[in-house]
Amino acid sequence: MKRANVQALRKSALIAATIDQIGATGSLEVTVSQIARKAGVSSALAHHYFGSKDQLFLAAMRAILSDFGAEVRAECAGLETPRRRVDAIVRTCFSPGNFRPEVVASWLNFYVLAQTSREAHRLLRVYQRRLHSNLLAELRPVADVRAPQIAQTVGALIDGLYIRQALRNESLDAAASIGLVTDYLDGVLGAKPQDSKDHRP
Amino acid sequence: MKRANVQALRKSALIAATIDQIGATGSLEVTVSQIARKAGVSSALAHHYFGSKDQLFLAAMRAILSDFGAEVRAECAGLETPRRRVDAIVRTCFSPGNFRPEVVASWLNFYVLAQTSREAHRLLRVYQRRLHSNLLAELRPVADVRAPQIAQTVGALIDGLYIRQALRNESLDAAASIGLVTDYLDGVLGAKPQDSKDHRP
DNA sequence: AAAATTATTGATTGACGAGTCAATTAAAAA
DNA sequence: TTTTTAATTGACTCGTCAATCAATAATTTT
Repeated sequence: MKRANVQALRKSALIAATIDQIGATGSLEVTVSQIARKAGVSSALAHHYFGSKDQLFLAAMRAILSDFGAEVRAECAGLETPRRRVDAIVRTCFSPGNFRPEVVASWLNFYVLAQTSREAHRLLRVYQRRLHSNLLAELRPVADVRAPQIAQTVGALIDGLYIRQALRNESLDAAASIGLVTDYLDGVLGAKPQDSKDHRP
Repeated sequence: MKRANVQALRKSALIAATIDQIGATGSLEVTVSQIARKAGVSSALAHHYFGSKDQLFLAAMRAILSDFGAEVRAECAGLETPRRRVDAIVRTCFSPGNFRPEVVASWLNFYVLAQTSREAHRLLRVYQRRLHSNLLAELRPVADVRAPQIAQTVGALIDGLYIRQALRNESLDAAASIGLVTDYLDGVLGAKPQDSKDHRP
């Protein structure tokens, strides 16, 4: 295998292991050794490639954020109406990939990390702003001046549903969460009957 | 000073210091020594009274939770209509006491703690259930079968606005947060003109 | 093949922090 | 006053863990 690939392979294995381990323990108090073991390498190698534990955390954040961004773009591609694209964004937030317990737990912990780390803070703001501007762009045509407020409400609602998932609130799974947001949107925008069967009964 | 009072005094000083310190560092990675110093006592004394760092964290959680509960009760007392009581609950969530940066940061960190600690998890569920049932009780008369879903949306929205506060999102202060929730309620319940001037322009 | 580069790790260091304990001081009860 | 009980702490123990480094193995380049 080519050398460049080995490096990339190790890095992504370490990033995946980081997310898994944060998810497994529900905390940032994971040791580099635990992560490295899970990735099948030594802790020294993790330091070699990432420099520090914090850098590893940030890399994991960037990975989650960029996966999320890519998924949103993919889901929205080809959709005809703004409303459908809004729904696609919402669905993506709760998609199987993004709503996995490890990912939600990591997300929550990244919020905590953002209190200490400038870079984590910056990354989270980038995510928030991107989500907001995506929503805004789609809402503008259908909600006009109300669009900014609706976008903010949807954004906060999504974050709130996420945090509740972190508490493993069984009554609020992905489908129910999507349903809540969609119903809110139906309410403020006016229902959209032909699509509203999206959420399973 | 009587002895019983000394103990209570130290305990509450330590609890306040815990919340301050979590707020100041934005993390649970605070040392018992830091907390004790801030409370003006030795770390040994903190261990003497609380047994362990975790117990101290849990005591701080209970304090925040019980303060919050008391404030809700006080705010709702004497209010005539369900809708006004709902608004009072929402207002209390974002009141100066509960929306202080240290308190929000502690709250966020308690969510993280709940991933590890059974008791923290339990406490947070108690809070969630109480908030939900309070909202539900007031919404039932005005929203009937839609009440449960509305209550869940409001609950999630509040948590989402909290987490955004933890990121120090300047555009969403307490007034704006209350405004978002109130506008949502106006939308689903039908506006309530005589009160809707609550949020400043 | 030799040299250069990269991958990889075991062992070590150095710092830090939770929890313990024996000892001291202060207050209350007798 | 003496005795008992609570308050309080400094010093210490024992782990743990991030980060480093020198050494070795594997690959690539020359």
